[in-house]
Amino acid sequence: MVNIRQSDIAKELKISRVTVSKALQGHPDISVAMTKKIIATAEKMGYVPNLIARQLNSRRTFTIGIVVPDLENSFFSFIVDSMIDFATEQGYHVILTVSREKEKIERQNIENLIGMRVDGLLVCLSQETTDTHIFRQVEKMKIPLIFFDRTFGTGGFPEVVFDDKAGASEAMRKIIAEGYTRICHFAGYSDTCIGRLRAEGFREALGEYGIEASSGWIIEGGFEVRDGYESFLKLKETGILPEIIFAVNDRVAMGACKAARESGLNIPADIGIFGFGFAEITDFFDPQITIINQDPRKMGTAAMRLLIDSIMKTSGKREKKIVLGEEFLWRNSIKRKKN
Amino acid sequence: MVNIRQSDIAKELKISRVTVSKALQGHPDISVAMTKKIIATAEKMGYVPNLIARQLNSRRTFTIGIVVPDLENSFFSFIVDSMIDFATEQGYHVILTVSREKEKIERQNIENLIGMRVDGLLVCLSQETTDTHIFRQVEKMKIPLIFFDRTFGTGGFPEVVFDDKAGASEAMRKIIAEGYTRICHFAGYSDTCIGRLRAEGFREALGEYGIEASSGWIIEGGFEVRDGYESFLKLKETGILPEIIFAVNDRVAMGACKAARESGLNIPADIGIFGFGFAEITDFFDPQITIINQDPRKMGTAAMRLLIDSIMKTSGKREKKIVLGEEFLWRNSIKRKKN
DNA sequence: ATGAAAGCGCTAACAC
DNA sequence: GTGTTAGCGCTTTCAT
Repeated sequence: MVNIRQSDIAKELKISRVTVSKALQGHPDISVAMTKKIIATAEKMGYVPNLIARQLNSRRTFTIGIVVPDLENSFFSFIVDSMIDFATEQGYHVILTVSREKEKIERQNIENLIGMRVDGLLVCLSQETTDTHIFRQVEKMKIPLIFFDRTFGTGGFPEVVFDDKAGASEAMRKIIAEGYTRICHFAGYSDTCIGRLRAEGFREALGEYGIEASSGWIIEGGFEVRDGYESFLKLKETGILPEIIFAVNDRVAMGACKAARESGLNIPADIGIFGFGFAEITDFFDPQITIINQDPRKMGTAAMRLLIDSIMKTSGKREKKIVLGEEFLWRNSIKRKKN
Repeated sequence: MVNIRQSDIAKELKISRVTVSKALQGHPDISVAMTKKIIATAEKMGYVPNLIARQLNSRRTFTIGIVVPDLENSFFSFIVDSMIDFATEQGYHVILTVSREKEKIERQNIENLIGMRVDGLLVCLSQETTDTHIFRQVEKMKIPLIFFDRTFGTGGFPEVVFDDKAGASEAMRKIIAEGYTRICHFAGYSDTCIGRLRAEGFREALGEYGIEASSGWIIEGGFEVRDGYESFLKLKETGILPEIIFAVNDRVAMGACKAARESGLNIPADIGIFGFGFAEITDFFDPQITIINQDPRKMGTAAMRLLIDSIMKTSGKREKKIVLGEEFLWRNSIKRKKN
């Protein structure tokens, strides 16, 4: 036989299927002897409980649905890894979907996930997403949902995010305290939360110290290696180089490093570079880049924990926001003046 | 109401639930007008089909279970990404589990997955795994399973792997043809398939050209950055440096680069380095490392395709092995002598 | 064209 | 202690 059911065990033992069900759950109704016997034959017959059937009438699947924009980005794969870690530990399965940064695929994924009756949803919005319709549907179905990293920014759902602005301004203060004043920012696009907030932190810190940011020293670009490379070329054209480049993320920082070196500059002797990032990815790179460390595992675990919490207590208050702090890591890409 | 069922729609329209079910499937039994009406009210009431219920009596879940050792390794996250890509395209969900290289967790994951009645299984074995018991259970339950990257090496299940030995020997031939003869190998552990096969390829190519491999020039170590670093230090102690280091993988190559540089050597002028790896991860590194490129997406897609194929045709022959070729990519870490 | 009945594998409520 | 009954939401015969 291929798929053994409880009723097969019952037939084998000439008892009722309910007895089998109870014994398998360790229900006190059933005598120890009987329970042992049932478990033994279940084992022997290669019985594997059908979770689908169990889910159907318990209305609980112990399954979490995750939506990420892209798993090739190691920031996300680290997040997912830590989410699965925590979920597994708590007895939940994870159905993982990828939106490829497309709103339409994202919506489709969420529809599938609620069709699968996941107990909860963890989503990092695609860059395109503006329509909140599907999320109101989720709300109506009372499926707990947590946004992480990227959110609508309008509240309404619990979320777990990093403190971009504070991270940027804090880091800037440290850099300035070190004695640097000529600092330039390779910003992301200002129509993204991340790009905007990080640039704000940059400006705020400069303002506090009364440092004038030359207008040419905020260079908008994308978030990829090539964008950092190109931004550096633009910067060079202005003729005046800063002491420090603050990159919007690690990939941009690496691109900037590459271009700087190709221009004959030594890092950190001639120019220093730092940016948002996370430790593991920049470990391989030479020089190791000074970063405002956003630990993806911290985010993944926090989000999964928050979700499972709100699955447990049905009446938990819906709106909660967790803001994760980051840690500034001095590394080789910036020369310490004092110490 | 929170969870709309077909019977709710039926009640609303004062018709039978069966009519609703059929209409929702576009069954020809139901008139076009009725069908339209039903679909409209379903939409209006926020009906989302319960896939769990559907799965229960169709005995099909359209779900694939994946087991990987570690998602922080970007080789695996790229594989998973491509698997999800292909699965989604074909209308399958993916439940992702991580074994953390532990046999026990791996077994637990597989048990859960078959409990969820996945339609098929894709597994990359943990380093520890030796017990085949759970896999025989899978076989007995007639759940299609494909091993990828790491296998028992004993056949019995279909598998998708890279051609390690041929990749190594091919690459060595190219290096030798370039005029290099003093080549050393930073091998992985010889009790792993990967370590053994790559070293075999190394020796084979040297043998073909009648080059004697100094016994000290195969240095066994692990598969991580620090292992490459340490192997280089050991190599240096021998007093004689080779022209080329062939690293068992990209991480080891990076570690070797680091150590070489710290010893005052220039790459590629003083010493060349290459190894197995994949393009994206080594892109960031400076110098870009010459690699025997094992494209993880190729592996992920091939494995998922093979699995879905064998899910479709119930009686497909069980044993199939796909061996993926790799491509040799000349990059900055080796000086071309000829050209 | 529409509906009634049965069942997917399991569990909870209630008898015996 | 053990068994009977009913039902989770859906689909699939088979009647009407």
